[in-house]
Amino acid sequence: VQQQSDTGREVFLYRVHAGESCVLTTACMLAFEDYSADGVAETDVRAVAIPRATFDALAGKSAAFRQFIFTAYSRRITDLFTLIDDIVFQRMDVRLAARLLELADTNDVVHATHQFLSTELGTAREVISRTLAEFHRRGWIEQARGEIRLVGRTGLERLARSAGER
Amino acid sequence: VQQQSDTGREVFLYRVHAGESCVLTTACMLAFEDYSADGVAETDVRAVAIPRATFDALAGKSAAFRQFIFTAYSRRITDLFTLIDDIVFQRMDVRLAARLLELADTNDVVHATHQFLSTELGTAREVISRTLAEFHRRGWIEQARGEIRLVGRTGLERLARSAGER
DNA sequence: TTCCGGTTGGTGACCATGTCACCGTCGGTT
DNA sequence: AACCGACGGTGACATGGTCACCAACCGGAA
Repeated sequence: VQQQSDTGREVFLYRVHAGESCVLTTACMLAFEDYSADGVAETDVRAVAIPRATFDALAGKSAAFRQFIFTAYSRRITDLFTLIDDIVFQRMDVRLAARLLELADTNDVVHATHQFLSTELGTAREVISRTLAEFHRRGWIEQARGEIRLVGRTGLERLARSAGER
Repeated sequence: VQQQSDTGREVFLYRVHAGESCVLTTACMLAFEDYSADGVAETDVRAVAIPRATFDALAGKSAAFRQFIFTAYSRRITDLFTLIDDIVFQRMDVRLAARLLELADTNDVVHATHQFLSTELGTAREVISRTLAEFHRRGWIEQARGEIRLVGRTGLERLARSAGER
């Protein structure tokens, strides 16, 4: 789920994984509000929609259902706080390094375009290009079209862990 | 409720008004997680804390209580989305103009220090000082220690409404 | 009263990031 | 072969955050 600005820039908000509930939808339903954001399916998706009345009834009857909903909300809220914290206080290079480490497959390769990464971190493509160029100069990564090979994990890890200092 | 960085900068997250529930506390309780933020009381406060078990029981029994909790969560979540949207996409001058209009009392006077405003908008005091100086040059405000008099509401309103353009 | 320390606000220099306007390259399609 | 859209690179510039100061103001304490 992401949010789009009028200038075409995008911020990634959160991912809904298998077995999870999309909080934004739920939130709108419960508060009778409208809010517009974009949803992008990254895989094939099977989803279930339940009517408001069923939701209410279930919430009354089943403690497990309540637990499920409350936990979903809570986690999303703390995630959002962390996201805000990151956006406001963290340097881009640190955030990018962290994200690369997360996205790397077992061969230390990240399959992603600069455009994708910029949305993921809520920044502009150009910034990603520059930062990656810098990482390359430092010998931490190799780049090819649509993929990034991590060849110096230790450098990236040091940067990612350095949250706040320097 | 606000979040503090290691460098001392702060972002305002949300306000808890009379009759409302503090979502962060609730969230942590429900998800058995920890998250640290700062709470600042702006007035005298009387608050109620209820144990987890009572909360669970109430949520099962009372539809009204469920409604209350769900609504609180939902509103907070959409607010947070709006906040992220603002932080990422909106120019500071626009956000400041909007906030000044909100904070003004019936005599078009805002009682707030630059420091307070910077926290409120998640920016640095210097930025507020500069932006206010600019507003002053445009003849929109008069400044005194700890207070700002809006003398040109129309200019501020035009800027605040111009969200995104220019 | 005078002095002092804390708070508030102002400013210039510099760095990080976002924006704009390009361009070149690569791959797939027609 | 020609073309087009996606991808990536780059320089110039505007905005915003950081740092290092300084001056003015205010409320006590000496």
